[in-house]
Amino acid sequence: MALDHAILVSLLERPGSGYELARRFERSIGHFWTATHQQIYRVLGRMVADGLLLVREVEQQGRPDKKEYSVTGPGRAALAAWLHKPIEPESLRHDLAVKIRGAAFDDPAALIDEVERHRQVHRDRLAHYLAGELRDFTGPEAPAPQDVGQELQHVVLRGGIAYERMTIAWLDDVLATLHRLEAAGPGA
Amino acid sequence: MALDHAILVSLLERPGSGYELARRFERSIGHFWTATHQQIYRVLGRMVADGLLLVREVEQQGRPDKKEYSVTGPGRAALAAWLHKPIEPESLRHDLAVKIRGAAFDDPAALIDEVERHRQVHRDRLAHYLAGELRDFTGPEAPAPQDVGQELQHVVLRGGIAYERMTIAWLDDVLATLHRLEAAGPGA
DNA sequence: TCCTTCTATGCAACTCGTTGCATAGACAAG
DNA sequence: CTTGTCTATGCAACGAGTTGCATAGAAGGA
Repeated sequence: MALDHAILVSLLERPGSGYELARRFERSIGHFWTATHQQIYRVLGRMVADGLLLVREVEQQGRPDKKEYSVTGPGRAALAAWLHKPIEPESLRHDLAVKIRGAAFDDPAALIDEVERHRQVHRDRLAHYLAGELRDFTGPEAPAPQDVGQELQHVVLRGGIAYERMTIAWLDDVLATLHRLEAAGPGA
Repeated sequence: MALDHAILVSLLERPGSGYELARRFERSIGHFWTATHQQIYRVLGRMVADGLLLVREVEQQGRPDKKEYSVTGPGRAALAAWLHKPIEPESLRHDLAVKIRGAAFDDPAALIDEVERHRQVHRDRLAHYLAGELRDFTGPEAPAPQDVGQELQHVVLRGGIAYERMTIAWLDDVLATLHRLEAAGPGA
C-alpha cells in the first residue's frame, strides 16, 4: 500500500495529473519508488473513491486536457496515520546478485558485459542526481534552506547519491573478481 | 520470475527441502532476495511440473519427513538461458524514504524513533554479515579460496556489507537532519 | 497431560505490479 | 496528408507477492 502514500506525499509537495505523477516517479521520486502510469491511474481512481483525493478538470491549450489531483483532509490524515505506524525495514531484491552467484554454474566471464552495462547505468544515475543536487540544493541558484520540506528532500537525495556510489564501487569489486576468475582459468 | 532463478541457484549450491530454502532465504540469500515459505512451496510445485526440478522423499528420524528438491538438466539450461539474457538494473522501493519526505507534512521529530529503530536493524544485519564473512571466507577456519562459487558468494556478501554500511551512514545523516530541524523549532 | 516450540507442508483469498493493448488531441517533419 | 512524437487517460489479463489459516509429527517442559 506504500504507493498510496508515495502519491500522497508527491501531491502534497505539488498537485498534478496522473501523467505528471508518472513522470515524477521516473525522476526525483524514482530515487526511492517506482510505478507505471497504469498503476498510478488505477490507484488515483481508488483514492478519489475513498475520499483521499480531489479531482479537478483542467483545460489546456496546445495539449489534451488533464485531471489535476490534490490531497483532501482525510488524505492528509491517512498519511499522518501511516507516518506514525512503524514499518518493516526494507529488504533488497537484487536480480544481478542472483546472476552473480548463478554464474558459478555457467561461465563467470560471460557476465562481465552485463555487469559493465549495469555499472554504466548507475554512473548515469549518479551524474543525474548530482546535477539535480547542484540545481536544487547546493548550487548558487538554489534557494537558501528555509523550508523543512526542502531539507528532507535533500537528505533523501543524498541517500540516492550514496546508494549509487556504493553500488558503483561494489560493481567494480565484482568486475575485478570476475576478471581474476577469468585469468585463473576458465573451468578451474 | 526471478524467484525461480534464485531457487535454481540455491538448489544448485545445495539440494534441499522447501523448508530449508525458506530458512536460506531468511539468511544468506536474504542479502539479495526474500520470499516466504508459501511462495516457495508454490513455485517449487510449478517448477517440478515444468521439469526444472526433481523431488525425492526423504525419511527422517526425530522430525517429520521432507521432500528434497534438486535441479534437473532442463533446470540448469533454464538458468543458463536467463544468465545470458540482459536484465533491467533494479530500482529501489524504500518506504522509509517516502516517510522522510512525508514528514514535511507532519512532525519531523516524530520520525526520530522510527529511524533509530531502522538503524539498529541495519547494524544488526551488518554484524551478522561480518560474522558470516569471518566464518566462511576470511577467518582462520575458512577454506582457502579454491572454488569459483565461493569467490562469487563472497563478492555478493561484500555487496551486502557495503549496502548495510552505506545505509547506516545515511540514517546517521537523516538523524542529524531531523535533530537540526527539531532544534530550529517545530513548525518553522 | 497439556502447552509450547520446532520442523515440515500446503490451500485460499486477496492485493500489488506488470504487460499488452487502445484511444485521442496537438504539433512538427517529410 | 501521412507518419511520428508528446501529452494524456484508461481497460483487461495475467503473474507475483502477501496474509490468514490449517494440518501434523516430534520433542521438551510445566
